Amino acid sequence: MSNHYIQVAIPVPMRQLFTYLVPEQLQSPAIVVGERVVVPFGARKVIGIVMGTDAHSDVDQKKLKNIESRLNDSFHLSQSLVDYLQLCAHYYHHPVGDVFQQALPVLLRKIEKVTLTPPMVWQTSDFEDVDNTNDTINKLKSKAIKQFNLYQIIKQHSGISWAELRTLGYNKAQLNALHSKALIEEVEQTTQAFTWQDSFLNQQDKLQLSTEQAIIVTAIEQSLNSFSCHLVDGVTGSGKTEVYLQAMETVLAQSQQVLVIVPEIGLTPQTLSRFEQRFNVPVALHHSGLNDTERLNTWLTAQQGNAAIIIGTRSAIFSPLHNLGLIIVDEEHDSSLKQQDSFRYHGRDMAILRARQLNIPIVLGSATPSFETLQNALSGKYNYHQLLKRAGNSSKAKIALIDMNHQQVEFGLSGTLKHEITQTLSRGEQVLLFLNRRGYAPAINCKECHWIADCQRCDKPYTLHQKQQLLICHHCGSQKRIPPQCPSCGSVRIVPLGQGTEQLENRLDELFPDASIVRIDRDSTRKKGELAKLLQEVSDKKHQLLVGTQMLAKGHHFPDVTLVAVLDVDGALFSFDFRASEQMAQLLIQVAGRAGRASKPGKVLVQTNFVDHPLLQDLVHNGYHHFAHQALTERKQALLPPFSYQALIRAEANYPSYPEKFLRGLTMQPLVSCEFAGPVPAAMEKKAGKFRYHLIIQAKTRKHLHGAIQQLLMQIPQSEWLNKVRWSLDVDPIDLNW
DNA sequence: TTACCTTTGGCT
DNA sequence: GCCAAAGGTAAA
Repeated sequence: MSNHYIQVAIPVPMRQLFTYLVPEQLQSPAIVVGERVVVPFGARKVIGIVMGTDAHSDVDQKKLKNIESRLNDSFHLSQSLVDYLQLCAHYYHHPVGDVFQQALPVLLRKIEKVTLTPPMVWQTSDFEDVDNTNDTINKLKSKAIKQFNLYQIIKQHSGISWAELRTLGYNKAQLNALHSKALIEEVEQTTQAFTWQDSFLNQQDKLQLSTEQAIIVTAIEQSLNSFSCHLVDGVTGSGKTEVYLQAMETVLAQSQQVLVIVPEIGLTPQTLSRFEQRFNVPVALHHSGLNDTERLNTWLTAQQGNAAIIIGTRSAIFSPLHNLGLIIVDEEHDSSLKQQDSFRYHGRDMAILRARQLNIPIVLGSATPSFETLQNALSGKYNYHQLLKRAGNSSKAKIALIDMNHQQVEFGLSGTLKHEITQTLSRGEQVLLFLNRRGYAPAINCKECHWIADCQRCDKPYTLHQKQQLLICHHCGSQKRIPPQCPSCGSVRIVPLGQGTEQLENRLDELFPDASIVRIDRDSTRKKGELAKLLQEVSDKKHQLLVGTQMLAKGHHFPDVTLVAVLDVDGALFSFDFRASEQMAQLLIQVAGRAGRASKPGKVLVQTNFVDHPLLQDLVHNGYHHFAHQALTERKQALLPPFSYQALIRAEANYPSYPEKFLRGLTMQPLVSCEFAGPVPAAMEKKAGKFRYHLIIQAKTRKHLHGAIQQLLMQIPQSEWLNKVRWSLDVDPIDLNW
């Protein structure tokens, strides 16, 4: 007679659970936490997750409804995963049903029963005619090297998925070719949890560790099977990956799983192949390039324990895991680890929470640690490991400033820079130019009356896209034709104002007619596979001059680029957002890491109108860590994060007074041990036709912050402005401009 | 968030 | 008096 009631998480943005009755015919076998059930909710049916099976309920009996059915498949969540997701929801004060919704693969959020097609993997065929087969393979080696390489990879692994092969850069045609030659075959992936065998390790691939590296690996090994957090702080080329690999080896050898979280751009063929080469174990991938079925397969193989290594972007942290032994978060400072809409979680922080829950170690890696992480490392909360030496004696790229005030400037390029470009090109080396502004020009204006074409919905200038002959608002995406004459004075003298990457590409063509120029930004890489194609052309040295936005700063390494220039950093120097300088510093160091190799050290030039700016001076002369220490001292004095804890409530509406009044209403009751800042208009007060306001809650301890948020969330439903505004809560906000 | 119910306001 | 749009609110 037990289990009449269950408490269910429903995929709606409400901070509560709903109680349902379990009819007698559905009571056996006993319902457990983590099951998926179909329930009537209002006028529709939804999937809920069973969160509790308390035999008691305070809800009015008349309100209670029966559950519709139980989805008795193999996809229920473990108690451990349910607990963890509840912790996540609690940390961010986010509706629990929505957290579950985001954590589940799309196919499991749908009511339709999942048709379970078993995950398939490729392996080499068992040959009867060995001589003939060897002959075929040898032919491939000279005639179709890609197919040959693909064959070798499949041969090295005991079962590899198409998703992995695709991520490694192979295509279906190459795979089909091998298949039609009967060299490979597709088989069902085993559902057995993986167990380690010594043959899984490729010994030849293993590198000799430096003393520095060996100490870190030992420290991680000694902390296995208990919670601890390790920061591995080392520049590009200092051997972080080898540290990860050797720490992973120990964990895998215990037949435990490893979860690797990487930034969005980080899951490149090079990254994956590094792991694949070292370990012949089943790998599950989790990134935006997978379809729904592939994501479900990843989920399933991670849950069953068949996948030994799970590599993925931030949401991979919510994977069900059979027997996790280690988490690695690479590039922990990277902003793509923070989700910037709906459930605004930070992949790194949730990784730490999970490691803590599972009592396992976690490794954070970065050349430019976030100030939060660095502070935790310096205070001794984390184990702090620095890799100071660069492997293979390569020297660090030198950063130098170019004073734009005392220079002839042509198309945004200083004389000094022009000279350096010419020099570099004449040595047959490549040049990378950063300009963080895509499009042809950030505005157009009338020569006569100085009218500027503004987006009506955002009150910001339209960006000119010359090639498309369009004005595009980069804030809301609205598009408009270029007016033939000024709507204000009728003049036809309408001209571009300022410079974007599209224009820079054209100008460089005039200035360096002998060099081939390639532009890499969101516009030039819109087509699928275009980015990979352009990057390949760069590494084949088809182009000498690379022009790009931020997207070039991450993930990709260009060994033949020996000159990197940042055309305009000044925007970051005077931002009101206290994190802007941190991000600028990280970007500059990351950029510097893109260039050169052991034999050809790189040079980084930064153009600025403010050479004497203390932040720039400090960064250039003393490096990131000195800069970070200084900045941390300042933040401590100003009681800014990480020396205080913040939450941000955003509100938007069609009229400016609504969000302001809504937020002001929340500040009427004082908070315990917390302070309000605001409400203030957002950095961009008007965006896409909405007026936006911010309210910051700041506290000295996380506990106080949590208490304050709880108090505010109780008040919000009573607000008379509630249904006039849309609001959202961001705990530990990073980007105050959004 | 969604879906339903009520109120409002334009218009024949 | 009718209908569509806008506003309000319950959801177990």
